[in-house]
Amino acid sequence: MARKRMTPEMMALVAQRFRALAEPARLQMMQVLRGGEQTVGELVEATGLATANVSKHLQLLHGAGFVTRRKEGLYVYYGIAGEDVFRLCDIMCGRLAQESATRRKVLAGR
Amino acid sequence: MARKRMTPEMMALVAQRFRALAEPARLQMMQVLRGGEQTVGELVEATGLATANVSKHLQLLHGAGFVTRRKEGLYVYYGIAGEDVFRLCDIMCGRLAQESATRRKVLAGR
DNA sequence: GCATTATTCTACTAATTAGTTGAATAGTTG
DNA sequence: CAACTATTCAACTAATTAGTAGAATAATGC
Repeated sequence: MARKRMTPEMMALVAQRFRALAEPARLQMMQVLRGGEQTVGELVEATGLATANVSKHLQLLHGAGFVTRRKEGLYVYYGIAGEDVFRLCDIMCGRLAQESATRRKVLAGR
Repeated sequence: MARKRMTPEMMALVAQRFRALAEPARLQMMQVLRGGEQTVGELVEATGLATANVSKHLQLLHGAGFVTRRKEGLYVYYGIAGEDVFRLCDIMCGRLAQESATRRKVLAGR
């Protein structure tokens, strides 16, 4: 499954999703959200980013389906939509770790 | 593992890797490479992209560790570096499929 | 209604980068 | 070495988007 030819439209969508994660600020926010739902204001405080900026990143992440949105009175709570996001990050981290290990080996003379 | 706090530097690296996959042209090239090693010229033919453009994308992918590079005489062969790249794509595709299924359900009136 | 707080919207600037063109480099063959 | 082919480099243009500032909207309490 998902093994056969991908249509250009599908590929564009996949690329768009990867792009949503291709930003340190958004990864940082996702990491904060890993601790549980947060309001925009809490995310602002946790990340040190400007409010409007956080809001914009959240909309992008929500549009890409990576975060959930729940309005409660005056506050809007955002949360992680599906744990597989972290599988993505873990694979990337694994690749990086493997690379730096190889690099160390090379530097060590073989 | 890879569960604890990520440093900003680490996050920047991860973001950079995601960005390398955040381009339909590069995903297309990766898909072609799935069929086995290809020269730059073969990739140009397979994708319809301009030579210099393909070369540039390949350098970016190689810099991000997603493709291998092997020079043989006049030709340079590029290949996939590690199958886990496709796990990344499969997770993304899975998410997309799940979403469009949900969307269908919603449109169906519930 | 009015004041207050949380979030989003709009318009702008600055930075990044995909794609193109033409020149430069590296390897091959005669 | 000269002619040829494959790939890469350098410089440029156009498009995308992160970040910011200020106005606008939405919900709450007086």
